[in-house]
Amino acid sequence: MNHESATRSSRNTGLDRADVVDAALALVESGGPEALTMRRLAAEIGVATTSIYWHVGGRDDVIDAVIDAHGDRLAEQSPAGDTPRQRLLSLARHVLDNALAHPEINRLAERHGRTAVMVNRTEVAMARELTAAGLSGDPARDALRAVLVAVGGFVVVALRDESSIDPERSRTSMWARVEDPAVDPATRQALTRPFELISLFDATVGAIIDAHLQ
Amino acid sequence: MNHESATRSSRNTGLDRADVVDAALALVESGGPEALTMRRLAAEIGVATTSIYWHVGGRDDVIDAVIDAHGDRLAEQSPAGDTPRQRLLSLARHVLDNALAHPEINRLAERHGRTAVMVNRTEVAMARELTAAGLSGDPARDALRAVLVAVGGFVVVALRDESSIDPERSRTSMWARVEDPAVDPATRQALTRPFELISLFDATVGAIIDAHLQ
DNA sequence: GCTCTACTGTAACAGTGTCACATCATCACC
DNA sequence: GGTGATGATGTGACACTGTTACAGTAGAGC
Repeated sequence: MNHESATRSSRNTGLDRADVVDAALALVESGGPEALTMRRLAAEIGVATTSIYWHVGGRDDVIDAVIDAHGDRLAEQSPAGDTPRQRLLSLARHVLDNALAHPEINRLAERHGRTAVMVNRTEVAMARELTAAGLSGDPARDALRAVLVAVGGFVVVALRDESSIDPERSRTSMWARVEDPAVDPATRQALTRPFELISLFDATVGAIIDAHLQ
Repeated sequence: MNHESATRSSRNTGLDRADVVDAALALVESGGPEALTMRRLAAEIGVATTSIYWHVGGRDDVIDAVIDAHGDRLAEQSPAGDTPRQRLLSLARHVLDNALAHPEINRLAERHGRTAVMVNRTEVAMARELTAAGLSGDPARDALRAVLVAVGGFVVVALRDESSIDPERSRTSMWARVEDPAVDPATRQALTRPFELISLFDATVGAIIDAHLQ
């Protein structure tokens, strides 16, 4: 739709695509996905709304660009550990840590079904580790997909905004009212308390990795 | 906010809370979450927009009611199988099948972070099976949470609308352009093909259950 | 000078959720 | 019967949203 590729834009009085993306990133990070409106974005940069349409496109294009940019930052983190298993788990943890550190941007990606795009590069890094572990072909693909799906599940849980949910129906408090004789009282009691996200993440993703690496 | 509880509403000329929920459910099911607007909903029932505000509240309240109602339908399905493991997996499959059968409502719940509310009753059914399997307390809670998180991840993937994503960046097609010597070619090739959702679901969730039941 | 292109701004369109307010219908009570 | 009270409904507006048709401007190339 736009140009900025061929002519190098010798004039270029103002407004680069990168400026728009940076401003959009800041807007989302501070005010959540809802804060990213075209008018507000334009006002933040100090430009007319239509200029954004010219330079990067509609709202969806802006969002895609924001997610791409954030995916780049995510890809910069390199895996830690000596064994492929450790390094795989480390990459998975990067994704979760990233979601906890930048919840609003992850929420934005979630809402637009773009989480897969965001972790594109991490996906490749994981494939490298699977190759190093001696896994290839369909089994490698299944292992990669299984790990990413589980990570996605944890990210969703990590981003869940309990404060926006009626306290009477929050995940933990609902268990305070359950009185089922077929459910162990100690279990019921445990379910009224929140669980340890990180340790359950490590255990679960670790188990999935192990199941595929034998 | 509204009443309808104390007086039994002897008059009750028209418009019940249930009518609103039914119409909203139909609207979402046929046109997706975006189709659920207050004006359209009111027009569908043949009533003024503000009447909905009187009977059930704002849009968020309508959505909560829709998700609650759908959660009831989900809870009607009873688990199949002889062992706790089979029955747990069966319950998990119900959630996935439900997402595939009613994608739009699940999308709605997803978008509002209400998936946990929707599976409330299924959660209790799972707790029963864990008790039957001899698990209790914190270990039972962790097992339940791990299973639900993984199921949530699969639901997200199942609901992902690939058609709305730039084909150049879809999950599979991006792998056609990856040329990393550290990634096995057979693996790269396998990743250009979609994976079998159901069988990977059974394998992954099964592995998580096994990890907790020893 | 001119024209052509790249860009910017104005103003509008068609929607959205929400609410203050006036109105209607039906009941309880005098 | 008349009179309020109360539940329910409809009117119309406000402040937003994404998007686009269109008019205008600045600078490069000729």
